[in-house]
Amino acid sequence: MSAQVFKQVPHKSLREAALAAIRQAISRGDLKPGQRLVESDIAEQMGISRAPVREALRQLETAGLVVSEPHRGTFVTEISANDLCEIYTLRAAIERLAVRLVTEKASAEMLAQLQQAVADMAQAAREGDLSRLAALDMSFHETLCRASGHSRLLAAWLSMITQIRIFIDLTSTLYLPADDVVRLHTEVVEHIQNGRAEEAGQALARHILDVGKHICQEQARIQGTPDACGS
Amino acid sequence: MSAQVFKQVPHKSLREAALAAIRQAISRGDLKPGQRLVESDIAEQMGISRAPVREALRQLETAGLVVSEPHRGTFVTEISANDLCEIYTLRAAIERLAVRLVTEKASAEMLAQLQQAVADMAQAAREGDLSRLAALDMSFHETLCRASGHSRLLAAWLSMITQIRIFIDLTSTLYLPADDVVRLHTEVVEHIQNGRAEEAGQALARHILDVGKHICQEQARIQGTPDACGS
DNA sequence: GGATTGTCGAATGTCTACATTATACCATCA
DNA sequence: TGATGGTATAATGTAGACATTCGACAATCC
Repeated sequence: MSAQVFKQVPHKSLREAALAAIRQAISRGDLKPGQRLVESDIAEQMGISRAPVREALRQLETAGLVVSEPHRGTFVTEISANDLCEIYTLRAAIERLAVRLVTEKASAEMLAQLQQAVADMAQAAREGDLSRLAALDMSFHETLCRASGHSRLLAAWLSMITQIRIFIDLTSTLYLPADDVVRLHTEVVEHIQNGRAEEAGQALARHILDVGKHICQEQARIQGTPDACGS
Repeated sequence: MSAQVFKQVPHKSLREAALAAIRQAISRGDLKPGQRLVESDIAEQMGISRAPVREALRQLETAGLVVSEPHRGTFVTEISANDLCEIYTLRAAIERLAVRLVTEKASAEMLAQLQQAVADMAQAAREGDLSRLAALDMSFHETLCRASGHSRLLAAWLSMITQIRIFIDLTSTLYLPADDVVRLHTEVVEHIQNGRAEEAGQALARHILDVGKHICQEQARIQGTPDACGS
C-alpha cells in the first residue's frame, strides 16, 4: 500500500447536508425556539425532496434540538431555566471527569496548549476584549474535553454546548468579572500541572456551576419563571 | 365534559414500532454486533415500507446503537474494550452526580426505597441467588438516577446501560463477590443518609469503575486486544 | 347563543418507483 | 499469474404520489 497522498473526498449525502443546514440555522438563531419546521418548506428551499429532510429531523430529534409531535409537526426545542440548570450540572460533572483524565495523562504539549490558552485569556482581559475572552474561555473547555481522549465525553459535551447555544450566545457575554475568569482557569491549569486531579476537578466544576447559576437566574428572569436551579 | 370512560388509544406510528422492534432485537441479541441491517429485509419482515425503517435507523444511529456508512449499509455497533472503558468512566461520573443530587434532596421515601433495595440485595446474597442480586444491583442504580430528578442525567444513563447490554448480560453476571456488592451499596446509602454527598459520590464512583475494570479486562481477553482501560 | 357536528385545507405518515453507488465476479491483457 | 478494467447485482439514496390525521372554521341543532 502506497503512502497516503489523497484526502478522502467528502461524501455528503443530501441528508447530511440537510442535517448540517438545519443545525446551523438553529444555532445561528435563524430558527427560533418553539418555531415550527415544515418539512415541505425546508425541502423546497433546499431544492430536495422531503425524505432526506425527514431523516435529518429524526436525527435532530434524538439529539434533542427539535421535538416532534405526531401529525402535528416538529418544533425547535424550547429550553426552560430548569433545562439550563440540568445542562450545567451535567456539564460540570462531565468536565470534572475530563480534567481528571487530562491530569492523569498530562502530556507536555497538552499542558503547553492549555497554558497558552490561559495566557491568551489573560491578554484579552488586559485589553478589555471581553468577547474574545468569552470565546477563549469556551475554547479552553473544548480543548480540555478533546484532550481527555474520551470520545463519548467529547460528544456529550458538544451536544450540551450546542443546546446551550440555542439560547445563549456564549461567545459574546461574560457572566463573571474578566479577572475572575482568568484566575479560575489559571487555578485549574496549575492543579493539572501539579497532578492534583481531584482539586482541579472541583475547581472546574465549581466554576462551571457558578456560571450556570448566573445564566439560569437570568433566564428565569427573562421567562418570568421561578429560578429552578435551586441552591 | 363527560366522565373518563375510554382509554387513550396508543398512537404508535410505524416508525416508532420499527424503532422499538429493532432496538429490542439488538438488546435481545437477535441482532449481533457487526451484523448488517438491510432496510428492505426489515421492512419486508415487518410488512411495511422502507421509509419508516430508515427513519428508525437514523434514530438508532444518533443513539449510537448502529453505525451507518454511506451506500454500504447500517451495522449493529461493535463495542471494543476501549468503548466499554469509556462508557464506564462516563457512567461513574454521571452516577456520582446523581448520588450528590439525591443526597442534597434526600426525601424520606426515597431513602426508604434505597434502603429497601439494599435489604433485598442482602437477602438475595444470603440466599445465594446471584442473578437476582445482579438484577437488584442494576435496579438500585436506576432508582438512584431516577431519584436525582435530572431528566438528562437519566437519559444519558439509560443510553449507556443500553449500549453495555448489547454486549454484556448485566442481569445475570456478577463481577464482584456477593458480600462486597452488598457492602458497597450499604456504604453508599449510609453516606446519603448522613448527608455526606462527596463521600457517597466517591464510594459509588469507585465501585462502578471497579466493576467496569473487571468487565473491560474480560472483554479485552475475549477479543484478544490489549486492555485499553488503563490503570 | 352556545355547543356540537360536519367539512376543508394543510402538513405529516407512508408507499412505490427510480437513480446512484458499492461490491463481487469475470474477462482481458501484460 | 497477477493486475487491470468492465459488468452485473443488490442495497442504499432520493423523488414524487397517495393516505391519514390534525386544526380551524363553518354549518347545524337545541
